[in-house]
Amino acid sequence: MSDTEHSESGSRPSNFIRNIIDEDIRNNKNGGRVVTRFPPEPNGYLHIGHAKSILLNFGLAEDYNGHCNLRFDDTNPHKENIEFVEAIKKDVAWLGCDWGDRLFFSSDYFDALYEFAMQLIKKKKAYVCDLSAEAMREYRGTLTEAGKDSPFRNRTVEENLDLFARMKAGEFEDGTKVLRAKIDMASPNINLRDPTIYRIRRGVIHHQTGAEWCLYPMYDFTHCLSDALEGITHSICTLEFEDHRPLYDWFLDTLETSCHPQQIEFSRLNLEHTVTSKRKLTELIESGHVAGWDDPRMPTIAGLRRRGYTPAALREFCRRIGVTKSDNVIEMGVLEGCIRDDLNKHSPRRMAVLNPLKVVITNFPEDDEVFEAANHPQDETFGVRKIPFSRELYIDRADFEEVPPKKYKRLIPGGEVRLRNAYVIRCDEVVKDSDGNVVELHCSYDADTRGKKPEGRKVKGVIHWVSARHAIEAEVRLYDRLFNHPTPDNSKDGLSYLDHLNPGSLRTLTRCYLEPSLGDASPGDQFQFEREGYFSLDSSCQPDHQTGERARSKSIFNRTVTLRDTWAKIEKKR
RNA sequence: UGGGAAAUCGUCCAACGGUAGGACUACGGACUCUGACUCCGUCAAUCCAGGUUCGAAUCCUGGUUUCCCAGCCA
Repeated sequence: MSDTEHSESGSRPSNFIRNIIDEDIRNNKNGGRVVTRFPPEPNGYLHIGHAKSILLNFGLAEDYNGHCNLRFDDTNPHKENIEFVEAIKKDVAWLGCDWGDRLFFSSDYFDALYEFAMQLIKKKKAYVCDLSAEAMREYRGTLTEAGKDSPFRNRTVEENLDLFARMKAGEFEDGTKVLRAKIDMASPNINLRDPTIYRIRRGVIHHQTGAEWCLYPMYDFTHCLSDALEGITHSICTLEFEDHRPLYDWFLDTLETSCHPQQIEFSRLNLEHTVTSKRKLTELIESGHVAGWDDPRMPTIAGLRRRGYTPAALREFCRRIGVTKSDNVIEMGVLEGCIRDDLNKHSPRRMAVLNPLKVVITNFPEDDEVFEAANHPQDETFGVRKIPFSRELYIDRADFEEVPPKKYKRLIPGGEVRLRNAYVIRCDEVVKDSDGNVVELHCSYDADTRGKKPEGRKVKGVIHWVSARHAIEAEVRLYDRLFNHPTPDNSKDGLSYLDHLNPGSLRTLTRCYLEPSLGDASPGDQFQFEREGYFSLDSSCQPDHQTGERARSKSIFNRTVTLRDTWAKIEKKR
């Protein structure tokens, strides 16, 4: 396979991190090894921004014949729980990343970290501080003014050791004491103004260590040391940690560790019309704006999966957006393009009528007919399926216009249209109710147009349909962007991101008609509903335990993405 | 106003002192039993001002704009 031509799996565009690693390998730094890690905090589900990081870290490990560790950064038991741990593992694996036996927790290192902390105390580089949180904030100074030393800064090593041991023993209440690194209260980098490295949290049950600890290390202290303990070579994180790097390096330079990983920062993903912040995603759920972490409108991996996105599409997406240090906002069209490309190639075609309008073929006999239709127009390996045709059909309301706009090529009074995979029909009569609404169409078919072009005229339009008597009734959920504003959490209009919520982000259609073959679908199965888009059977549609069959009334299809629609574009411009 | 970063087509990413290139989008066309797919074509950018150089997106100087940082969160 000549790979560089293939956009999907082949070409690996270089990026600045790969350049750094290439350089490191040339210099035989780390003995040429590459070990990365993905360090999620289990305080929520993973979102598409994490996918960028996961694919970067695991991709690097794969390409450079190294390793990537999955390490849960679980130092804050207040916010974390085991449900999130399991959800994260599921999502990482679903993306196709394999951590093998390299599953770790920062909490695995709590003992070692405690030893490191004592080492720091003994080197006079850490002290127990009794300042309250508010007092500490005052002592910290501001962005433009230096802070001042804590009155507890010069406690003796012995006193600090004793106090720290008693903190561990649970003698002190939450908030009364912390352990701080002793660096420089006048540093222009606020992170270096004697940062807290241990705080007391009594009585919380940690999902990994239970009640063993009542003091927990902070991120800055934990992360660099965990990296070192695992022999990480390249510790890749997002830009907001850039000015934590001096701290990262300070701990590793001050303490005796067997290696000193290099922290490299890249810019996080921003996607138009959504938010990617765990705090905000949590808020969306708790306030009931969405149904949960896996709501198909959520930018979470679980939401995207339920929506019908594939790992391949997300991988391609991350390949297309690249990795740099510059701030970026990716258009939703990029993500949609990726899933369309994947599903176009890999999903079988079906017909489904979302907004039904009844059509009676007046000159068609009472007996049914059965057609065979290709499951994929460009790929014969998808095979064929049978589709019943009968006297009464449904077509989509949008495929009929009494007063057609210019260039409209679907059904109009007196006009002809091709029924996909079937006959050409002519609309002879429009039946309306007393309010003037179109309720039914009476049409006639040309028996000589099955599998061939009609004689002496050309029919441009092709529309989809289902046989009324054979159709499966289903619910179809149409999703749209969750937010109307492209950057809802940074809209510069004084409004909150919640103010930009799109009230039409979910439209539920309850009386849709599907061709019968769709009755066999399983949750997660994906189809192209021709001329409509890509749809996936919702995960809630589990088969009945008794019969093993899914009740037909229970079909719920999620629209993953629409087809590209140049006609809609023309109409919009009108 | 302290510190740390970033600025290249509408968007994202390349170009590593030597022809500013690709992808997405947009626009135009071909094809079509999906207004899809595919194919062909077009438009479109180096933040600004100086300097170095035969030659600057790239190096230097000075500006401008944007982002991040004052958790006992990560």
